Amino acid sequence: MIMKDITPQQNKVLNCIKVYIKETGFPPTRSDICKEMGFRSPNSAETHLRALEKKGFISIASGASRGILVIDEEKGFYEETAETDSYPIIGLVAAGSPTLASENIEKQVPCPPNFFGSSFDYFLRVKGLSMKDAGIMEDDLIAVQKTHDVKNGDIVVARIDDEVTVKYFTKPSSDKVVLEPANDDFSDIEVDLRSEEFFLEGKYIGLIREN
Amino acid sequence: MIMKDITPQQNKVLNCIKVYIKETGFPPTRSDICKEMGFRSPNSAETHLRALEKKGFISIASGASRGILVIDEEKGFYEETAETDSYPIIGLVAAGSPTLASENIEKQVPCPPNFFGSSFDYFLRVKGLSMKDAGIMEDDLIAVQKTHDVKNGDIVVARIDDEVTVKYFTKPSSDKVVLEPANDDFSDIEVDLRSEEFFLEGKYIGLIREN
DNA sequence: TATTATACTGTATATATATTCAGTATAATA
DNA sequence: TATTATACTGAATATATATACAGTATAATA
Repeated sequence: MIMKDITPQQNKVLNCIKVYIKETGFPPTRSDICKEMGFRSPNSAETHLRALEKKGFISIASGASRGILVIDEEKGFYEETAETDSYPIIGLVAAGSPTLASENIEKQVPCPPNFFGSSFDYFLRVKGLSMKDAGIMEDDLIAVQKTHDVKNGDIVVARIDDEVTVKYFTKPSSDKVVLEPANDDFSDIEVDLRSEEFFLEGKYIGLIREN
Repeated sequence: MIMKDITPQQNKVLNCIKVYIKETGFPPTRSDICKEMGFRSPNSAETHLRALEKKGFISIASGASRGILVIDEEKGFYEETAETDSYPIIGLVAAGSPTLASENIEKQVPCPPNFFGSSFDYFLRVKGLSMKDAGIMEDDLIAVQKTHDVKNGDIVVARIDDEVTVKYFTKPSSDKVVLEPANDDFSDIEVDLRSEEFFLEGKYIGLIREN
């Protein structure tokens, strides 16, 4: 469903309507919106409602009081039944592939599948500070999507021989891959695909820090 | 919760209200109920509503049109066992308190309540790089617990006058608070509690980066 | 340059709506 | 037997509410 661009102010009004419904169980009047938003004229609410209706975010029942229906977005704001899946946390051991074998699984954590926008397959617990300047710290959990579809500049999880690392990915030529850390204390890793074993475990999708 | 016995006719009315809300998105008027049920007097609906309210099946907002809230019997149980709750994302505006008022809510995201070990109340979208060396980057979402119980060294969300910041917290003496950034480009903020307004919005619990 | 979209204030009003009052009737309590 | 709960009709009314109309102002667009 393609919705026209919402303005920041219209978004505030839309959110205010959603919150009102969540709190009271029924939609607000124009006057209620004015109170919430600080407007002094009911027509301010009215014009915003008409704009939101025109853009497809709500529908308005003519003549009816509180006749505002919020059109379901993909996320489902007031839909409390967001489904969660269980994702494994895999320890990033210095040597060895981050496999999904049970002996490598630290624990399972519940998480909505589209939590980071893109889908992902597992969490990897980061060791070391080689990606410090990218805001990836020791013991962070990075959400990893198992894929080989990566672009230059993506942060990837890669395995060279038996060593697994998280780095920026660049492929300057067909037989060469460069893995760049985000920390001046570390050096670039250049991989000659003709002589070294290189395996792309996946792509960095998002990050969680449990404090 | 024990609810008094509902009569068959009251159950019909209750069901008709539920169907109306499901179909239109907002509760019915007395007149709407009459149409649905075949009553000829709005008072028929009114007395049924009052009976349903008395028995705890609905609540009625006085004076408000369509002010019927259907009480969900299973809600208590459901909330206890629910795997996800919905948490608001609040934009960290340069000036102003990060309140939970609807106009400041960017959107709601589903997340398991104990996702970060401790409970939390909202997500704050980080602006600026003052906590860069702590791995907190621009546009990160930090989970914030509304509390005043913080220790030296905790990362806190604080408000000085109308400015909201995320910093390391230290309280060297009873009338002084020092807020330390995690970035050499920024300076410590020293707050004299005797002359400046200082408010502790909450404590940093965890972090999410949506990439 | 004219036009449109956004973002408001302020006033006015027809009507949508909650709510009270006055009845009628039946069945179940106390 | 008197009382209360249920289940309605019918009329009346204060007010809650949608909605139109008249303005002001700014920014973007054609």
